[in-house]
Amino acid sequence: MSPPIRRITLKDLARELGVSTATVSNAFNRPDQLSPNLRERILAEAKRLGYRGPDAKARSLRTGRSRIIAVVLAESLTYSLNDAVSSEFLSGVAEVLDSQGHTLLLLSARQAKCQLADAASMADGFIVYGLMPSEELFDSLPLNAALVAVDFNVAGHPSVHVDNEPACFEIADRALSTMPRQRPAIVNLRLTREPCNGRIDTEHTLLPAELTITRSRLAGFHRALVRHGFAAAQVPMWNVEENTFEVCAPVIEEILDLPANERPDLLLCMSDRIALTALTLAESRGLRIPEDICLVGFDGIAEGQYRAPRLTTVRQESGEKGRLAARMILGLEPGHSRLLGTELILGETCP
Amino acid sequence: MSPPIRRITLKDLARELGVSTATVSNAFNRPDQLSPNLRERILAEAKRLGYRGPDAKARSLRTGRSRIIAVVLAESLTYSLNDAVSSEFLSGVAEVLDSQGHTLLLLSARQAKCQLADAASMADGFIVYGLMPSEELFDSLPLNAALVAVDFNVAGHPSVHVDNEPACFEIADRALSTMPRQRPAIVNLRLTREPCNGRIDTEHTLLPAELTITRSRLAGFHRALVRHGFAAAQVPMWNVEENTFEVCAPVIEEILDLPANERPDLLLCMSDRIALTALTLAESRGLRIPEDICLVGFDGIAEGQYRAPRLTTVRQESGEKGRLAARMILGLEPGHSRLLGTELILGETCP
DNA sequence: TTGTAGGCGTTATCAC
DNA sequence: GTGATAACGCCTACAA
Repeated sequence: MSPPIRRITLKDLARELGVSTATVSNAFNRPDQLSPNLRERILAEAKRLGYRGPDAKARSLRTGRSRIIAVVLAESLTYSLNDAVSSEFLSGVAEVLDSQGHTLLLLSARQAKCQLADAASMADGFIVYGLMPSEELFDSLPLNAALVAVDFNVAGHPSVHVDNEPACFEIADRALSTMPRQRPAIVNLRLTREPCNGRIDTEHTLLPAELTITRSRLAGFHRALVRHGFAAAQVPMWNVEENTFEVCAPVIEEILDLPANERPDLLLCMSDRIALTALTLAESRGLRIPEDICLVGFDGIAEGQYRAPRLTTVRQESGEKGRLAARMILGLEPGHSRLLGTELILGETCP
Repeated sequence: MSPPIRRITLKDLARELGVSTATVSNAFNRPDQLSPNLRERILAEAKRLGYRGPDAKARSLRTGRSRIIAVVLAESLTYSLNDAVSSEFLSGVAEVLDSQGHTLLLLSARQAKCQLADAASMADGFIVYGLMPSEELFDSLPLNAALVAVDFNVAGHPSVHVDNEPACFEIADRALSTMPRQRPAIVNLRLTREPCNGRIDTEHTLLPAELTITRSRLAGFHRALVRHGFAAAQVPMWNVEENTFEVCAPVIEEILDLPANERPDLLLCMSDRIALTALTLAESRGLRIPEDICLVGFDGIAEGQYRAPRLTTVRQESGEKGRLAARMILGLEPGHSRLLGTELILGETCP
């Protein structure tokens, strides 16, 4: 007579039907293990009683699997969800997980450690994206966790990369070939050990190459510059701390507002966001593009192509990166590291 | 002597230390329930043995809560993660969940039903976004689930809305006032019952107002048009099935390629994505903006403001919408429906 | 302050 | 083809 506040369970259902819990469980999970008749009867009764099928929490405890894959993002969720590149990556991951009956749990390496640890013990596997790996983080992951690293390496786990160095070499080489320039400059993304949103000088130490892809991009730029007779160390560099218009703009302004004879006439940017910011601000200053200043980016985001002039850039298939990482974590793909290609896009910002 | 493949558990730890499991549990969950000394000893031993703290799966079964909030998106994850408006919404949700020690599970109403049901029994609560509610969907959610609806209504649950009708009235009224126009037209987003990517004629039936916010937006446009002497029914409408450049472009081309004397000189667009597509395509045809054609959008996405000419549009605070929904689902906010304001942004596409 | 024991809702392994 | 039963790992009255 007591009002059943409690959710109905598999056991209730079994009792109601006068069968064992095992049979009910089988009705849901292994149709071949019982007669169609009985199964039908069970499913019907379940519907009648409002039983929604086995509880995921209990099932995951019992089976050890949750069908949840966690993506651990280096940046904050807020940033990652608004950034075109990581959004596309996530969308690739989601696409595959989805089609394989898994769901996506979003985590950020910036989160409280305990939260990470918690979520960690729920997930069946981890895709870690763009992270400079900190010991701490890996401590909170299960030891033998399935893990795929994207855009960096973790010993003992496969990773997915893009050919940053050759791509940057190619685009810079191209830029320097077709339109001879006097004053190239580089705008980096998160390259210094200590935060620096502005000009990089000799005081700054750079992050080591193992920790960030931006070192590879820089290496590609430098190789091209050297090939065209520049001393790499002489080419001025600016650093941007976050790949957003707001953070980027002051740095770009600092560059564009240099006296005309010092102002760079070619900006090798490590991201489209940076290049687009430069484009917007250059246009608003009445600079002609590409005559007064050439711009090249990296990423190939849509925003750079759906405008005039279109950005000259390198397209990386972020979506494919996500799909690949997801297939790897699900074991649909051999578990060895992979290197994805890129494609040069010739826009009008650097013909 | 058997190699302990098994993960170490709380019980193992207790045995190892010669204390009870309750004490170990308390060491992790209620520090005040045992002496600092003992707690210290337990934590140290845990670290030594590589115990990562209570297993989330078991804990969630026992306590009934998982600290996971699911966001159910009307569109596919792929679309939602690439769309500026929903990304910003998600980022608002994530921000709050994050700060409250919860994590975000991403679901799509387009997913297989069983998947949804599964994930449903994991989550502590649901934020359902932009959904035209289908019975089916709600069937797979727990009966008494905590649920917040965003951009539509669900009986018995609070919702978060934006003042679509007044906002659309205001921007259309403004557009019609400052620059008298002969041939206004409306470009809708997902407004017809049957898919239609092109001109809407009298054959088409529209979705009912309960199911979609686009009906409210249309009502606002119509009210302004009527006020300026147009017969609402005479104003031509085109429909766009998905808020992406690719899907949008052919419709816009159809409009722009009309003979000059039939071509609309004012496009009231239901989203910035639509308006930006129109802007790009109009520019590439050499049309002058706003002289030849005025454009207004809706949303206020960054992309529309970081360019020249800037979009005239209505800003809705998608991020705030997400934050609010998240606070409501966590009980940090009174559980009644809320209506958020919007802000008119005067850009150059319609002065 | 600490220990005991029951149970959260399933699924897997056996028997029958 | 079906039914007992023992885990899965943890939390929490309650008793000591």
